[in-house]
Amino acid sequence: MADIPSYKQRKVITIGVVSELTGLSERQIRYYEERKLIFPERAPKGNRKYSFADVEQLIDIANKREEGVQTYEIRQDMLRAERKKEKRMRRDLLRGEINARFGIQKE
Amino acid sequence: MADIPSYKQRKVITIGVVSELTGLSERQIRYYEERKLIFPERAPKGNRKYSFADVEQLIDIANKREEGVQTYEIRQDMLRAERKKEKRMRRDLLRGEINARFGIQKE
DNA sequence: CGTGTAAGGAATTCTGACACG
DNA sequence: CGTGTAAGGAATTCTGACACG
Repeated sequence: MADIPSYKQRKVITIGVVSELTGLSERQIRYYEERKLIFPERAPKGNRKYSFADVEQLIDIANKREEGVQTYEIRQDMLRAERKKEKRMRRDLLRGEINARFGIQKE
Repeated sequence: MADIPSYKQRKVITIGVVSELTGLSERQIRYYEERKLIFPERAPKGNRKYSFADVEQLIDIANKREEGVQTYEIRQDMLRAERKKEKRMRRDLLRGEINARFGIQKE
């Protein structure tokens, strides 16, 4: 009923709740931000706000950390994945434009 | 990828954020709880926690209040809607059981 | 009835730093 | 490197109450 809610992306969760949800300490969560693994928004007075997507991301990070992966490695993997994703999106966008101009063809 | 996230129902938002999201004062939000229009969970130390569904509910309440509808009326409407919904669910549940026993029939 | 506000206390969050390793 | 902790301050939240209407 609302306009594309996308609750998953909405940054509304405080660090205390994120800590409960992930089992990570607030210290850890702030540190991962320092290492650019996570990007909360800030409320007007400076409080960090996280989304459910961030919570999932933190859980992934926690799992990798348990396996001994360093934050630097995790960041590199993230950047690689992101580049891959952008490449895919550019490709899909291009395909969409071609279809728009020349019509949809089967196969 | 997670197990039926249902982010919409998860009670993780503090009253301050709900206030920003809805435009209602914290006083109003607490009052609507007192009038049994909204049911936040409580964190271990007593802080209220709301879901996105609660936020939507509050926006509906705010709209009705602007139209001059009293909280008592809003509550009655809610109870009526809930009874209707339960009736529907019982009916659907029953239908499901019948189908499970006698198979799905077309039309 | 519905909402604002001041009151006092308790819990939250923030930053920068020291510690250990 | 990754995380814990004590420190001090600022912002948040809570409850019960008085106010107005």
